[in-house]
Amino acid sequence: MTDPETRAEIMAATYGALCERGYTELTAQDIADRTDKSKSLLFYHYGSKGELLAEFVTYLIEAFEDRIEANRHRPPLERLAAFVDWFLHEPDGETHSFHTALLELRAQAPYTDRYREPLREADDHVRTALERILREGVEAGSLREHDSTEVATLLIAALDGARVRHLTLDRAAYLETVRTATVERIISDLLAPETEFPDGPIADAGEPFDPTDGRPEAAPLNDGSVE
Amino acid sequence: MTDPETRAEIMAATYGALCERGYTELTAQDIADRTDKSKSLLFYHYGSKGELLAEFVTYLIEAFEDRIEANRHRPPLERLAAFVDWFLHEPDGETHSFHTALLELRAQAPYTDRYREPLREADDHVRTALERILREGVEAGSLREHDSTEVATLLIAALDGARVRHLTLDRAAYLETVRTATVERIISDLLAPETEFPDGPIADAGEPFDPTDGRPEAAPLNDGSVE
Amino acid sequence: MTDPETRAEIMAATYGALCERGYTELTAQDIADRTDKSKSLLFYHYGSKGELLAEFVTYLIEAFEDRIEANRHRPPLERLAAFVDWFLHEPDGETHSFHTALLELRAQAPYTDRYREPLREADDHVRTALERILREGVEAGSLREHDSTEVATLLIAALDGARVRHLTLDRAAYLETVRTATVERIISDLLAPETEFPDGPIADAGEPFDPTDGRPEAAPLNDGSVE
Amino acid sequence: MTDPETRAEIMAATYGALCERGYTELTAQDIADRTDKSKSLLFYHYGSKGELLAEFVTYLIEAFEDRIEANRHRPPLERLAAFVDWFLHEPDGETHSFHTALLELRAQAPYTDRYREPLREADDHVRTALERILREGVEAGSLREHDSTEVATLLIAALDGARVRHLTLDRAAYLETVRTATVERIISDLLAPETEFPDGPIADAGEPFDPTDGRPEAAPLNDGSVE
DNA sequence: GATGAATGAGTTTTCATTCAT
DNA sequence: TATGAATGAAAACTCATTCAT
Repeated sequence: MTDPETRAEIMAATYGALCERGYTELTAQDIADRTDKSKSLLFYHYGSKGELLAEFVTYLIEAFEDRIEANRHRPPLERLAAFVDWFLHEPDGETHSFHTALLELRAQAPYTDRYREPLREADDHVRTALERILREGVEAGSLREHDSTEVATLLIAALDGARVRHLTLDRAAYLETVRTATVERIISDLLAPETEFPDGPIADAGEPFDPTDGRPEAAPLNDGSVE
Repeated sequence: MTDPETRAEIMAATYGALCERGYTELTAQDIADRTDKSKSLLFYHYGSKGELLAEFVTYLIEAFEDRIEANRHRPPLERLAAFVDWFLHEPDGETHSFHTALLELRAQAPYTDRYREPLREADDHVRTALERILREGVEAGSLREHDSTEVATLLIAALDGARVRHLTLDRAAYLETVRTATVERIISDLLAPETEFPDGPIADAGEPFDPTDGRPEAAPLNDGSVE
Repeated sequence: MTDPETRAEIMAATYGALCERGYTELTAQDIADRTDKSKSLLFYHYGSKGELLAEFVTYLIEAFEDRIEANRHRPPLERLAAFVDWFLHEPDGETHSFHTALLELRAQAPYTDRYREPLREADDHVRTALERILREGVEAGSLREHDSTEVATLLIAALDGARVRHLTLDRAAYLETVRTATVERIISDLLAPETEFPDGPIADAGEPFDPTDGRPEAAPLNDGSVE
Repeated sequence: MTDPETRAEIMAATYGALCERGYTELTAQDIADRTDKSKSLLFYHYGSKGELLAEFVTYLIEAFEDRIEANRHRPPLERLAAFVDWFLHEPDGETHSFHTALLELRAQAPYTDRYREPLREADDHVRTALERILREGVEAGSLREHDSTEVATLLIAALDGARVRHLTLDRAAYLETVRTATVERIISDLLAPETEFPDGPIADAGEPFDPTDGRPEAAPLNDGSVE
């Protein structure tokens, strides 16, 4: 219903405001201030602050889903490495702030399905994407047979858990230690004989909001994934 | 500074209020209402709402640490199983509400060290406790040699991640799937030959607040653990 | 200035909105929603919400005046009975809602002559009409000589007062008791010897807005009357 | 629950604000401004603006009921004359404003029982008081036997109707004409032979809020009465 | 230590009205 | 004539915090 230009502007402003103010401190004014529009307009378009934020989560996911196709062509193991990296790469300042705010928002999901619903969709997406990576790894012969659903679930839990603990405790060790442990204790068991897991960051994560198009690029939503 | 009786009463009220209102919606009045004291008294004792909640986190940890000794005598593998169970057992209503609120509070930790500090302490405690379980498992011959720090970190991330996703997405599958996957893909690799990992809930989790003493008992702090 | 079709549509929408929302809660949007036009158009045509409502009152009176002629042919006593009945008949749901809203609007009249003016006109009309009924009753020999202005004023005050108290207090007794009292204590004194006052509802009140022409039919304006 | 001093202050401020701003334009700030307290305090004591106003209506009635006893000793016919006068005396500026605002408030009664309830109580009171006057008139021999309930209801409707039309249409004629008509057409029929109805204003109406005690004195509540 | 009263500084939301198209 | 977008100006209500007693 809303002009896409305006919508993008509001969404970008919301992103910026979340980064700078956090979710809890966020006011409608904060968002409007990052716009050349008035506060009233937010209510005109979204009806309430909560609705606006729900829209924001949905928007994030759209962006994320738009992007998810991008890596399709790369070999499964590389995509798996990128996936791990996506979650465990120490984020730059803005991204860090954003994930911090997003965690606050996620923590509200138990109270509103407005938030929970899109987050569940994102969860489905991420898990499905990871499962596909794993299955394609098996098909490609780089991974042994295994229960890809179970592994995907475990990986996501471990990676997200590491991120959450890093964010909340400011313990970067969770990132590095879980990276090593994940590779050596979970993934290595899955590798086909003679196969090596590519190390180091490969993925070009990209800022969630690219100035060029004012759109978030595959922010893993604290929920993560790539393909 | 505060009379322990009063403190306990306020802490218990805070626990109750958090369960019923959540962290974000929590007001000083909500806490006072669950007390036979006045709202002003909270400020008299704690200076500010934030300080009170910081105290609450600290209190939780004390209670938690008091309890952590309790399992010392049991064999390492049993304690490990209890540890896993602690995290992955589907919580009853009140506990679920409490963890939900606690996640909101944890999500504020990036913004205040008032919260972050005690949470880091809890993290240290839990990780140390888990490492000790693992090392004692090695000493006892039930676990192979391994890097207990790395394993402890991975386990905590995976278990906490499962919990966070369960809470935020209302996806109980994370609990069950991560339990299986953890045991089969992480712990089983550590078991000494011929050794079996005890299954099923063993721990007597106990309600966080025991009516008898009005004190939280070893709430794993969405963070936590037991030994 | 405004196309009569459009005007009628807006007036009908205003009527509907007043019934459903009441005067105080009424917004321009409420009116527009009952139209296939936009909210802006209301301002284009009427300049302001107040102006629109003033127009509405005027419109009501037009409709009311159009109708007032209709009963001319009937004998005076019958018209007098219809007059009383008009005021004191327990209104159906919609009519009740409308009168309720109209009372709110009337209560604003002290503050704006925009409302007061047309209401005074309606008052003149109604009083004049009632006086004529009374005088024609005298001429026809069914009523004794009397001061028709005084009687008309008293009757209108009593009937309107009963309505106002019924509406505001939800006391239907005012309607019935005042009907009886009016007939027995005011009107009976006026009757020529041997003359009986017709009882029971005679008037075909009709819905204020007739679907056929989308126009209010002789709503007595909480003020009003018929002849 | 609220200190009577403070309550009286707030009630008096509400009265003043209603007079100056009217009901519809009334804001919480308007009331606070007439107080040496803050706006927040209003909410502290009454929870909401609507609750405060409901309290105000109740307060009015208390004051009114306190006063109603005052005239008990005077002879019935005098009390009846005072009653009529109370309603039909052209009010001074402040009283006029107050009744105007009160009419707006009464017009809200159909929507909330918060208002309707106390207004009904006032209605009961007034009607009962008037009935008693009438019955005592019969007992005293100054009035003939009659149905006092019916007469009381008719009188109240007529007097209130006159007032409402005077207020809304600014037609003072309603006051004078209805006074004459009431006396000559309703009351005179009730008088015992040889009895005269006292004419002219007798009652010392008094300002609703007496500066001496900051309390409304027997404001007839647009609803009226005296005894 | 304890409290009821009091308040300042927001915050969300509403809505009549305007205006560019 | 018609409208979607946009906004300024309120207004109710909330709540942490203070303070006199």
